[in-house]
Order: sequence, then structure tokens, then C-alpha cells
Amino acid sequence: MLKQDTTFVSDDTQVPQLHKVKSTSADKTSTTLADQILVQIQTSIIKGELPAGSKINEQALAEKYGISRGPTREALQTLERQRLVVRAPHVGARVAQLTVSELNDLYQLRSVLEGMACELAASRITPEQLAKLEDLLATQEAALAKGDTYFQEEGDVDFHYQIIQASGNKHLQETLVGGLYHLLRMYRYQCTNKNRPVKAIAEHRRIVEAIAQRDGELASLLMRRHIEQGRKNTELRLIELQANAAAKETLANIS
Amino acid sequence: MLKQDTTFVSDDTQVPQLHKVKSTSADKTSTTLADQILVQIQTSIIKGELPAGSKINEQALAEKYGISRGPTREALQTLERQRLVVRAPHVGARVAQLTVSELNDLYQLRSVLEGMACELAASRITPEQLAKLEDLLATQEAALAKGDTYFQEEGDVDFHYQIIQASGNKHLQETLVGGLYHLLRMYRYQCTNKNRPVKAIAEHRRIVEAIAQRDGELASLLMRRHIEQGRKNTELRLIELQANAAAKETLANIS
DNA sequence: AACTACGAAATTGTTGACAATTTAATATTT
DNA sequence: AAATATTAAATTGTCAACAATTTCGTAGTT
Repeated sequence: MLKQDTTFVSDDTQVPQLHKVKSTSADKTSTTLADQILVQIQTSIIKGELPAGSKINEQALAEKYGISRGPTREALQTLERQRLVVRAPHVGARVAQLTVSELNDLYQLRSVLEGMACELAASRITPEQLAKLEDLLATQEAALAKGDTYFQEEGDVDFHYQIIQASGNKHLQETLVGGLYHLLRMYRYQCTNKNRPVKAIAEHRRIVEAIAQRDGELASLLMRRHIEQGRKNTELRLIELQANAAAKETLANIS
Repeated sequence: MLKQDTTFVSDDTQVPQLHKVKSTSADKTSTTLADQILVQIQTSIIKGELPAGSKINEQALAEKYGISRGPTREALQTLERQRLVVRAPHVGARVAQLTVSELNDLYQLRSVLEGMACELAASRITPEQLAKLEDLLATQEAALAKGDTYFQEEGDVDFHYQIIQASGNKHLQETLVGGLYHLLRMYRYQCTNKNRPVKAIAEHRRIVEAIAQRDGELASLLMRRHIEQGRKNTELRLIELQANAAAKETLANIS
């Protein structure tokens, strides 16, 4: 007798999704409750509706979404893996705290990982993947020319996501997309500044060119530089944000 | 009113533990059931008592440890984060499959990350940390000279662990120790070969020297090379292992 | 007034039962 | 006999109640 399926279909089917892929029509009641509310809590956290550092109450969350604590708990554990939540036994869960030092740690790590992704992508990317990447870039450039700034954020995420996918390294993908990217999105959402896209997209173009020419070393360098730019921007805005919060607090202490 | 503890005690208290730190005496009944059985299942998987690729039954596992399915489920989710287990909704959990391609992906990622750790450690390591590292190395060298091969494996893990910790980057630590290292240990446990330590420890020494001289670039290079050596060894043993398994299977098919 | 000790309330951890889904075994058709 | 449909068993997902632990408020002490 043969074992049924020792080797898996080694396709890209198992790559972790960053945001829900739109299914064709009737949104089939998703596989599991925990997964369903997961994305909802995710966006709540990223948008700051659940403020950074705040306590999360399992009961309250469960009631909010009309389910029991079981699936809620599982969602929280997944959020912990995504670094959006910190949990301690018998104490509970808190939304991740945004600190400057953590931001720097995170971007430093991201820089190295996406540099690696570029290097791999330059040698492994398929013509189809490259075409898709250039399409995305063209779309963004066009949108920018029209002054259409709304979808830039999502487009940027997709850009990095496609390169990571083109790297073909499963563990790298999982680490970045499944682990780091959600927290990154949180930082970027809450520390966004509007005038970056112009330069960012120009940098994207150069990175794609380097990948297309199979120059992994250059692509990696450009990517790391690109991310460093993003870090600086986000850091500035975060410091600003925290200064505001501190001011508000002292004000509250006076009254 | 001031918020009670917005900033956490930013110490190394929250660094994920690789193996249980021996508490002073009476092993206080650990914080939570899920955590307790987690380490047991971990070692079962790493040692191959739960074979790679095999299905895991929640009920059976729960009964084996005399607890209910709730905590068992949580432990499985944690194991998924540690890459030791793969889960699919409504289908269940399987022990991670050891494939050559995954091994290479994993080591490639590890190489980059520990290279980064070395570079950071070279510039940030404290005198105490360095002393501890050199102590460990001396102990290992002494043990090797005596022909005492038993603790080499654990010592190697500790060596890498201490450097990672010296890097001071929280997210890097979490990614390596919390995410990748367990699967790595599984590969190494099941694909171990006994005659590596001699060279490995010599390589360790050179890495420590580079770090002590604050030469991050060299330390990183040496570390990446060191890990590449480890990869080659493990790959060879894995191929051997899988050839054996395949032979055994065809044999079973004949009868 | 600050600090500690105690007790009540709230919150998390755990359990066993039930529902939904998948997997297997059996029967049916080509 | 191989392939497909159908039904039964096994397994996972979800729930609500209970137990264990922490947190918060109160009282008592220095």
C-alpha cells in the first residue's frame, strides 16, 4: 500500500494571504469563525479603533461579533503570531504598543529580509510574475499622474508582496507576510504621510528594472535603501504622534 | 490619572525561551496546561516519536496527556507558529514534512538572519555577554577534548542563541528563536551526524573572535559560512534518510 | 497619607457536550 | 473490475458552564 500524499503539491497555494482575495461572487461563509473575525479584528487594530497598547477583553470581543470565546481566543493567538497582539498567561491580550525602538528593530529586520527577497527574485522570477509586477507599477504610476492617491497604500503593499512571492522561498514568505507585515501595516497606517508616494514609486521602478536585468545585488541595495527611506518617514511621524499623546496626557493630569 | 504601565519594563524578560530554564527547585505547576504539554509535544516531534508528515489527532493527543481538547488545540496552534506542525481548517494538523527544498529554504533564511545577528552583536554585545559566550565556548572545547560528545548538540544551540540574544533586536530574536529554531532542531536531530563538532567548534571560536574585535562584517561572513557547512551536512543526511524510507516503502509494496 | 492585607468582582483557563464538516466504507453503476 | 454516488463513522469547530487566577476596591495598620 502506498501512503496517500507524502509529498504535497508544492504549489503557491499555501502562501499566506495578506488581504482577503475577492472571491468571484457570493462570499461563501468562510471556512471557520476564527478566520472570519480574525480579519475584522486585524483591521480594527491596524486602523487604531482598538488603540495601540490597550487591553483586549475576550468576552467583550466575542459578544461584539456575536460568537463565543473559543474562536475569539484562537483569533487572538493568530494575532499574536502576527505581532499585532501581545498575550500573557492569566493576564490577557493587549494591542501591540508602537515604540520607536521597536519600529527600528522591525524595519531593520524587514530591510534585510526584503533585500534577500530581491536577490532571490532577480534570479528566479518568471516572465509572468515580472509582467504582473510591471503592470502593477504602471497602474500606480498612472494613478499617481491623475492625482489619485487613494489606492497608493494598498498598491505599495502589493508591490512588496509580489516581490516576496517571486523570491520563491517559502519560509521567507511566511516570515514576512505571515509574521511581520501586519505590524508594519499598523505602523504605516497610523504614521502615514501623504507626500511620500511620488518618490516611492520612482524607487519601485528602479527596483523592478534591476530585477528585470537579473541584477540581484543592485535590486537588493535599492530595496534596502527604499525601506530605509520609509523607516525615516515613519519614525518622524511616530515621534510626532507620541509627542501629541504625551501632551494630551499631561493636559488631562492638570484637570 | 496616569495610565498604569504604558511602557513595559523593556528588559530581556520577554525573550522567547528555547528550552525550559531550570527553576531553582520544586517545579511549580506551570502557568497553563497548553504551555505544559507544548514542550512535551515539541520534543515528541523533534525526536520523531511523532513521525514527520504524520496526522495528529486532537482527541488522542488530549487523552494521552490526560487533558481536554481545548488546551491541546492551543498547543497545536503554537506548534504551527513554530513551524513544527501544519494545520488546515476542518482537516486537522500534521507534523511538518522534512523535504530537501524546505531545508534549503530554511537554512538560506537562517543564514541571512544569523548573519545579521552577528553584525549587530559585534557592535552591541556587552562585556558580560561576551564573557558568557567565551565561557560556553571554553566548556565545549574542553568537553570535546575529553571526547565527551553528548552535550555538543545542546551547546551548539546555546551558542547561536546567545549571539542572537546579543544582537538586541527583539523581532529578530522572536523570528529566529520563536519561529525557525524549533524546526531547525527537528532537522538536526533527525539528520544528525556525529563527526561535525570538531570543525564546528573551531568555526565558533573564529566567530567569537571576530565579534570580540567588533568586526561585524567578518563575524557575519564566518557565520554564514558556518551555517552553510551545517546545511550541506544536514542535506546529505536527509537525502540518505529519505532514500532509506523510499526503499522500505517499495519493500512493503512487494509483500 | 502611604502602605499592606484581605475579600469580592472580573477575567482567563479548562472542560464536556453538541453541531458542522470531512473521511471512510459501502453500495451502485458503467 | 474501476469509477462514481451514498451513507455511516470519525474528526474538527463551536458553545456554554465551571474552575482557577488575577485585578480592583475596601478596610485596616503603621
